Parts: sequence; C-alpha cells; structure tokens
Amino acid sequence: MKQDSLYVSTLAKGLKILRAFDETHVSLSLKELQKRTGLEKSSVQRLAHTLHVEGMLDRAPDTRRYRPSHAWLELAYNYYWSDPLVARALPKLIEFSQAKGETINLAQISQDHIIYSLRLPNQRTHFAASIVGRRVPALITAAGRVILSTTGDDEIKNACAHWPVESFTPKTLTDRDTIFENTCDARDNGFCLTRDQILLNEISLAVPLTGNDGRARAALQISLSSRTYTPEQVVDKFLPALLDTAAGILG
Amino acid sequence: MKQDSLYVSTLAKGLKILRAFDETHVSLSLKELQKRTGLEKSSVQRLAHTLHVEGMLDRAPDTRRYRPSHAWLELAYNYYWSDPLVARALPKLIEFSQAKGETINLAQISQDHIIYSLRLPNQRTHFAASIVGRRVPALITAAGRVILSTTGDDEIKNACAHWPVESFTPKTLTDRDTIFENTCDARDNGFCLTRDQILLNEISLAVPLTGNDGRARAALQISLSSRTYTPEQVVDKFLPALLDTAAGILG
DNA sequence: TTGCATAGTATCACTATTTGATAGTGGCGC
DNA sequence: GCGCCACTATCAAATAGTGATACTATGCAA
Repeated sequence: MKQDSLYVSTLAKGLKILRAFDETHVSLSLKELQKRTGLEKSSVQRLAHTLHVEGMLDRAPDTRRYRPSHAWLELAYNYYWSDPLVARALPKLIEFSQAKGETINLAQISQDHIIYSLRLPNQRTHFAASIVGRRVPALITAAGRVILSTTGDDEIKNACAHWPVESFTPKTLTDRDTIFENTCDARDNGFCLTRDQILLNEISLAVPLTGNDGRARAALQISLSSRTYTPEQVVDKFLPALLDTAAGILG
Repeated sequence: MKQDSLYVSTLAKGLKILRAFDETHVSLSLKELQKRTGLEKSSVQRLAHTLHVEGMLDRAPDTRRYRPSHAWLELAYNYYWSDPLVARALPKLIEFSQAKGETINLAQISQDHIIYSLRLPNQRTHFAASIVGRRVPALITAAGRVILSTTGDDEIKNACAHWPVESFTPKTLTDRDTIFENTCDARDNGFCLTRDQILLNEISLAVPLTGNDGRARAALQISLSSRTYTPEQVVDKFLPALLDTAAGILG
C-alpha cells in the first residue's frame, strides 16, 4: 500500500466511504462516516460530497444523511453482463425454480468466501437470503465446501485449516476437522449437504459447476426447510434435478 | 465541477473507470480504458491498479484485461438493505411471481429514468430483462409513465416535453404528444399498459406504488407476451392481482 | 425564548500527492 | 528474429488534496 507508487490513496479513501454502508448502516451522517472510516472530517466531507455529485450517494435533504444510490444497482447490472457464467446459468435457474418452487442460488467462490450472484427465492426465503451479493465464509456453506472439494487434496487441507469460519447459528459447525471430513465426503459424493449452518431449520444442498480443468469456481445450491424434509428426502427428491440443471449449464 | 472547492477530482476519475464498463464493454484493457474515459495513460494505469488492489476490479493474468469484480454485487447487496421499499416489496413480488408464473418487476424513478430494482423473471424473459439495475428512459416505459402520472399536471407536461426518449424497437413510441396522452390516461385509470416499447411482442402493465403524499416513486410492472394475450386479456387477468400486490406492499 | 452542544459548511496556506513525460520491458504477429 | 504495440516503471514539477480553523445551522434543554 504505502510503498506502492501506483497506488492512488485518494481513490481508496473514496471507496472506503462506499464500503462504510452495510446491513446495519443503511444511512450515515458525516460524523458517522468519519467514525466508521477513520478518515479526517474534511476528507469525509469532500469525498462524500464528490460521491454525491457523481451520483454514487443520495442525500436526504432534511436529515443530511447519505445513502447508497441507485447507481449501486447499475454496477451490479454491468457486473452481470461481464460474467459469462451468469448468462448461461440464469435461464436454467429460472427453469428449476419454476419447476420445483424452491429457492435456488448460484454461488461463486471469491477468495475464501462465497458470494451469491443469482438468487431465485421462494416465499419462505428470508430477506438476507433473497438478495444477491451476500458474502459468507466458504467453509460454513455447502456451496463453498463443494467448490473446495473439486480442488487438490493439499488445497482442501490448507483451506480447512486457515480459511475463516464464523458462527451464524448456535449449530454452525466451526470444528475444522469435521469441516474437512465433510468436504472430503463432498468430493466423493459430488454434492454437499449441510443443516442449520446459516439459518436454523435450513437444509442446504449444493453441487459444483465444474470447469474444463475439473475445478469448480461456482456451485448451485438450494435451500429447504428441515420442517418439511429430512436430509435424505432432500437428496432423493432434488439431487437429480439439481445435477441436471448443473449439467445443462455446463453443457 | 471546476469551481467546486469540495470536489475531489481524483475520486471522480476513479468512478469514471468503473463506469467505463457496460453491456458491450464487459472487459477492458488499459488502452481501451484510456480511450473510453479520456484520461491520461498514466492516470488510467494508477487508478485501475488501485481499483484492482482494493478489490473493485479483477484482472485476467493472461490477457491483463480488467473486469468488474464480485464487489460490484456486494454494493448491490448493501443498497438493498438501505432501501426500505425493497424489503417490503420483495415478499409480495415473490408471492405474485409464484402464483401467476409471470415476470414481475419493481421499478423506481431515478431522475428521468426508471431503474429496475427487483426482478422475478420467468422462463421466457430475456437476459437484459432478468437482471436488476437496468436503467431505461422513464417515458418509454409503462412504469415510468404511471409513476409520472401521479405527479402534478405541470410536471407531467414538462416531463413529456423534456425527458429523454430512445427507440428500443421499431415500434417504440417517441411522439411526445402521444406519450402525454397515454400518461394522462394512466392518471385516470390508475394503471398503464404499453406494447412493443422495449421489446417486440411484449406487453407491459404497470401500477403505481403511491406514497403518503399521493405521489409514486415506484411502480410494479409485469411483462407478458402479445402472442399469448391481448392487451384486454392482460388487464382482465392480471390487473386485479397486481393492484392487490401493490396494496399489500403499501398497507 | 435563550443558550449550549453538536453537526455540518466554508476557507486557505502548505505540502504531500498526483501528474504526465519519458524510458524500459515484454509479448505477439509477421 | 524483427518491429510494433501495450503494459510497466520512474521521477521532477506543480497541481490538487489535506487538515486546521473558523463559521453557521440545527436541535435540545431549561
């Protein structure tokens, strides 16, 4: 950062302002931006002003608080055009969603997290699981494990030892040995099933979208309620269709 | 811009890099970025480098071309949390989508354009109409007109005279008088129906999501094929449910 | 209403940072 | 193997961002 002569720190500070907004900080005053970014008061003022002028931040005239603008959705739109997998996967996901009436997602690996890039939610899906762009530590998700399982044995071992884990529910599995075993099972089975990891009473089933080199960079994942199905029923009832959908995307 | 002492031009240049990517420019080399932004070669190099280091741009090691990164989806995620209308609308849209099996969208006004902030596509929906964040001139859409129709008469007149129009199909209506009439009809009817405006053989039906002040900032819109339905059938078959969905969101 | 505290706005001299010219490197097609 | 073009790296010059400070507006309490 410091000794990088090509690094433009002013731009980085501007991005820091954008990233100050999250689930629990949906609008921010100048003071709050200052606190959350650690930048100088004047800098925050000028950077936020610039982002506002450039249409990246909206501002409520009464409260003077800044908010994310519609431009944030436009960026997503342009991301979608840039990702060839999205274009191939989307029609197949829609097909699956309408045929089965169940939530289906496209998850992509992004360093040691997975990011949901397409989501076709059904009525029972809660908000955070309905909207694209959510990042979750790869190791605690079925999608992350099944993607990981397609890489080399050393990489699996290394990832299970070092990638971050985080508890979302009391039942979130944070024991790295168990995660490793489960990932190896995924490698052998070609799918991964988890329970209660992100949300209680949620069963998650994922299959890899394997590239030409045999390594997956993405996965298809469905969410079901454990009140409705047992894990075995989920596998029986949905795995074949999920594999078909994956094959359709890759074919 | 120039005589704005609070304006940080370096940040603005960085944003210009981000906005150089669109439907037809899904990945860009340094040279192309230079051309599209009009910035200096060195500036582009440093700004793009910074965006890469900060995770806003990916780079293919072989071709050295820059691409939008997953971070663009994360921004959308955080936008969604910041928009209270989205949270209220999403479950209702899902309900409608699953009940009717037809494409339904949430469109919001954004200056003189509308932006699709939620989309629940069905199988027949083409790619550009399936992904969120698309911006379209408000006047050529049913959603834009029905939102406009809830504002004052002067504003309607002014908007129909000055807001941009753009032809998407040979049948896109660009005659401002006809657009004005259609918007007045929308005001009287409480809904707006268009044909072949964005896509041939597409019927679009929109109803406003009216705020406390009687003015709409958003609309619900559905798309149907004119090969399957006549405009009259669309109104008969879908308008009541669409109005119910809108009422559910506002209630 | 008055007064106080807090948040937002505006100004400006200083200098750190960006700039843009230039030179160096690597890759690809001919 | 040669030459072209794109990308990378360097550095002196000066522009443009900084941060301290002062000013104004807002909201809350007495």
